[in-house]
Amino acid sequence: MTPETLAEKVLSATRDAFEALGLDAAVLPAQTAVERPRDPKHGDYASNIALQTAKKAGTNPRALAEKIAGNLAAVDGVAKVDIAGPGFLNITVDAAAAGGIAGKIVAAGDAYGTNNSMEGVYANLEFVSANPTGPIHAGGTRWAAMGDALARVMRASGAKLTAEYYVNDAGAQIDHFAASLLARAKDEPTPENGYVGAYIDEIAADVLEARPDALDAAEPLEVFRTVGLDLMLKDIQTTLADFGTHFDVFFSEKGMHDRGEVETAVQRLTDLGHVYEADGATWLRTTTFGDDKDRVLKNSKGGWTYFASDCAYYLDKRERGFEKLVFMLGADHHGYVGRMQAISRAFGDEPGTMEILIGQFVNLLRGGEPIRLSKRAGNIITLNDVVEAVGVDAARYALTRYSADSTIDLDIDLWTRHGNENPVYYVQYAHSRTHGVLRNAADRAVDRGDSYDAALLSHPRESDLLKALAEFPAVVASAAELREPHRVARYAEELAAAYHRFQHDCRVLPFPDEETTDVNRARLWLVDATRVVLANALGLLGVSAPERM
RNA sequence: GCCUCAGUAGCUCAGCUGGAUAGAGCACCGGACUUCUAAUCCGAUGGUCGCAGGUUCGAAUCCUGCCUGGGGCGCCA
Repeated sequence: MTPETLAEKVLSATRDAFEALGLDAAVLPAQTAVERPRDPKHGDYASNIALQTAKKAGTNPRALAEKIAGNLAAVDGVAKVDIAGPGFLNITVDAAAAGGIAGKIVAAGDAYGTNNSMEGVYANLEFVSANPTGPIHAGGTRWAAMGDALARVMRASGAKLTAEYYVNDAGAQIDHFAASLLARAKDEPTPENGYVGAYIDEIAADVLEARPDALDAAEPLEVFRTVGLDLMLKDIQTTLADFGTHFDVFFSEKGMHDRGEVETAVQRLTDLGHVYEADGATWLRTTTFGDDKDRVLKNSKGGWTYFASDCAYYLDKRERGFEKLVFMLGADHHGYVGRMQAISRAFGDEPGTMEILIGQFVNLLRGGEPIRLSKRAGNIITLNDVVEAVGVDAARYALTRYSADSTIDLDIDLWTRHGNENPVYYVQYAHSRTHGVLRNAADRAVDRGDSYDAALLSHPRESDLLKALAEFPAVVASAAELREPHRVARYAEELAAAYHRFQHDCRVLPFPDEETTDVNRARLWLVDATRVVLANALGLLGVSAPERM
């Protein structure tokens, strides 16, 4: 009995009650959910469906609840249904029905938690997309962790998803970057708007190593641009890979320009009647689609703007077949949402085709004080700095356990601690404890058998743990649908707590002088199921699940 | 000025697609190691959910206004 199947039973019991009472079934929702009440007196699961529908149907919630409760009590696996308060249905599931989930989880293994809530959605998720003119900074690190987790969660929910990084390898920033490298190589001062930092020195030296003739080439700047960009991008890609963040596509802006896609996109928009000339420039009438002001596509000097590239890139993605375009951007880009959405609408797409997630900043602290610790990039904190400070697992976990809407104060002291107060250790430790028990069982040749008596898992700690385990697929689905991967982390912490409590109160293996009982065997299944779910949850966050700590 | 995020326990934050006495970790206080790693567990203390209205049987959650703090409002990329 999973929460999902119970919810279906609740809905059909309600439908039957409506029929019996002669009420209009049209007011019933297509789906409903049961929740886990905090107070154990309220049963294993609770439903508020009578409260939600009684008024619309023109009846009394308690009377309706009575009728539903009667139908529900007859359902196999439901032990008891109480009516409480204004019309809550408090449902108690019998232990055998609840305990069955452990075996299903063990059988499903890695696949447990996958669901079909986003089945058939063909999506593109763009994140990080930091300019290849320097290392990824702290903000980009947050998107690297969170975007990757979101990609995993959406895929687990059935979405066909491409993780994409837009490489801004065209335009003035790259010119400045190339000029900075060239100046460094010639030991000249950094040009105006140029880049500084140890990484510039390193890349300039690396370019000279790769192309000893660079300074004598016909166009030295071009050599430094091409080779330097390549080195910088490789560095970024290596950093991301080491961080466990996977991209399916690194999309080159320059390539898009070279293929003439900007012209094509602007022509398309012109044909659609949204483009006009004014003040010597070419504009897109984004105000038609809710933007504050119209935006320039081609400036009066005849150059394409970054915005024109955005239009072309949008069209490129759509023509590659993506139906859902999701962007993760930093709070410093929230002013772009209006014009970006306008692009989508100008091309004639439905609202919701483009989805822009705005995430807040991250501050790195040590002992409550802001820190700056980059050795490479001037005064900027980089992804590598974060990883050096706390490690990949702690960094990824710390950056995925908070809502994107919250600014993060990431305190290095906290995230390097080994204990209860460090959530990633707490969760990983719970996982490693499951391995510990299973290892001991194997060492002592305690066999759990091919099946177990689910009704034996009736201790309150076992019931709580089973309920937590059963919730996982719904958590993954909601994390995907709401684009909130932090829900998985919070869930993992709850599950870890339920497991620690279980292991504290319930002896799994027999003591050395005792025979193995059916309770021991059933508990081994429960431990294994917990192992699976903790590993899967950590996996969705891109955090390792150690077997020993 | 406009847009946007946040404001919940001493601290860091969940909860926000309306539901039952508002949760967790840390800190503080008091307990549990002949343990399956105590890297854990149990208990106690602690909150006018920024403020004021409104909608509702019911609001931390939805609406309006205000206050405080972060970010943003280029023919830059």
